Amino acid sequence: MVSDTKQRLINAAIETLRTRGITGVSARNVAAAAGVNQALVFYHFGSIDQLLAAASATAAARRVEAFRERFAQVDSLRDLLAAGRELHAAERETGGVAVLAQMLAGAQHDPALSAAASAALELWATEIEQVLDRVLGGTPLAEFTDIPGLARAVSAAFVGIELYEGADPQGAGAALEALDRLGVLLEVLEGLGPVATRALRANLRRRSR
Amino acid sequence: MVSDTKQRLINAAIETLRTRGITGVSARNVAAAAGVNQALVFYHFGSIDQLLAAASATAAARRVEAFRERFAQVDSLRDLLAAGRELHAAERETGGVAVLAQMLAGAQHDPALSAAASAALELWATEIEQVLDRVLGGTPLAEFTDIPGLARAVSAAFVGIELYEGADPQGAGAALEALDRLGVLLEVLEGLGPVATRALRANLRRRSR
DNA sequence: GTCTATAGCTGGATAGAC
DNA sequence: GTCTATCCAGCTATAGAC
Repeated sequence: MVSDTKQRLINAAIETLRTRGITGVSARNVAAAAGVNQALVFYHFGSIDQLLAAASATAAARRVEAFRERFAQVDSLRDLLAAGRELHAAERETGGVAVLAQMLAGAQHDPALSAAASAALELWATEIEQVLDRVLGGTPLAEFTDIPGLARAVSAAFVGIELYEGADPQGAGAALEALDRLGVLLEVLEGLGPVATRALRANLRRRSR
Repeated sequence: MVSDTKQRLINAAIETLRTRGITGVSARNVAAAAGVNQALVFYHFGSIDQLLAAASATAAARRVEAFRERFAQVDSLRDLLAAGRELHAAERETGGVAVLAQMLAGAQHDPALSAAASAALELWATEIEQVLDRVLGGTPLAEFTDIPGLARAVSAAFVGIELYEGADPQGAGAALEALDRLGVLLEVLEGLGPVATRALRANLRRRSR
C-alpha cells in the first residue's frame, strides 16, 4: 500500500497541475498544497518529474474509472458525442483532462513526462476504442475506418478543446455546439436502411482504392 | 518599423517556445537565443508575458500567411484533410502550431497569455472558416452544420494532435491515418447524386428537430 | 538602445538531526 | 519518514554607466 504522505503528494500534484498549470508546479508549491515538507517530494519520488508522472497516471486512471459506466451505456455515435459533452462538463469540475493537457505540453521536450503523458492518453484512447468497436460493429463505417486510430484522434481532439476552453470559453463552446450538430449527420448514417447501406458500402469500396 | 533587436527577441521567443516549451521560456534563455542582453527583454516588452504575446501573434500570422495560398486551392472536404496533413508535416519543421499549443497550455492560468493565445487560434479558425464556407456551400451539410463553430473545432483538434505527436508520434500517426480514411466517407457524401442528396436532406431535416 | 551589476526571490536537490 | 538547514543555480526586474 502507498503511504499516506506519498498519496497526499500525488493528490497535491494533480491539484497543482489543475489550478496552476505545468509552469506553476514546483516541489515547494506541491508540498505546500499537500501540507508536508518540501524535501519529502525527493524522498518519495526522487524528482519532480517522477512525481508528475505518478500524478498523471493516478488522475487518468481515476477519471477513466469514473466514466467507465457511462461509456458502457453508449449505444450510438450520437450518444458517444453526448457522453463526450457530459465528460467535458464533468472535467471542467474535476480537471482530469486539464491535467493531461498540461502533461502533454510539458512532455514535448521532456522524455520523462512524455512517457507518462502518452500512457495517460492511451488509457483514455483504449476506453474510447472499446466504445467505437461496440457502436460501429456491423455498420458500413466499421470496414472503412481504423477504429484504434479514430479513438486516438478523438482523444487528441478532446484535449485540444479542453485547452481551447481555458483560453477562449466562447470559442470552445461554439466548437462543441458545431460537433453536436454534426451528430445529427451521424445519426442519419447510422439509421440508413439496408438498401441505402448496401449502396453506401459499394460506393465506399469503389472509392477507397 | 520594429527595431532590429525587438524583432530578434520575438524570433528568439518563438524559437524558444518551439524548442524548449513554455517551461523553458525565461528572459535569459530568450535573450541568449537572440544574442542580446537579458535586460532588453524588459526594456522592449516590459515583461516575459508581453514578449510571448507578441511572439505568438507573429508566429501565427506568419504560418497562416504561408498557408493561405494552399488553403485557397482547397475545393473539397477531402482536400481540406489533405491540406491539413501537409500543414501538419510543414509545422513539424517550422513549429508554428507547437508555439500555439505551448501558449494555450500557459494561457490556462495566465490571463495575459490567454488573450494572446485565443487571438492566435482565432487567426487559424477564421482561415479555416473561409475554406469550409467555400467548400460546403451548396452541399446538404451547409444547412445542418455551424461552419464557424466547426472551424474552431477543427483548429482545436489540430492543436490536440500536435501535442499528441510530441508525446507519442506513433499514436498520433495512427490518429492521422484514421482521419484520412474518414476522408473517403466525406468524399462519398460530397459525391452523392441529386436524388440521394434530396433524400439525405429530407432525412436530416426530419431528425434535426 | 544597450550594456553591467546587482537586489531579491524561487527553484531543485542534498545532508544530517530527530 | 519527516523535519530543518543549506547550497547553489536560475529567475524577474531595476538602477545606472556608457
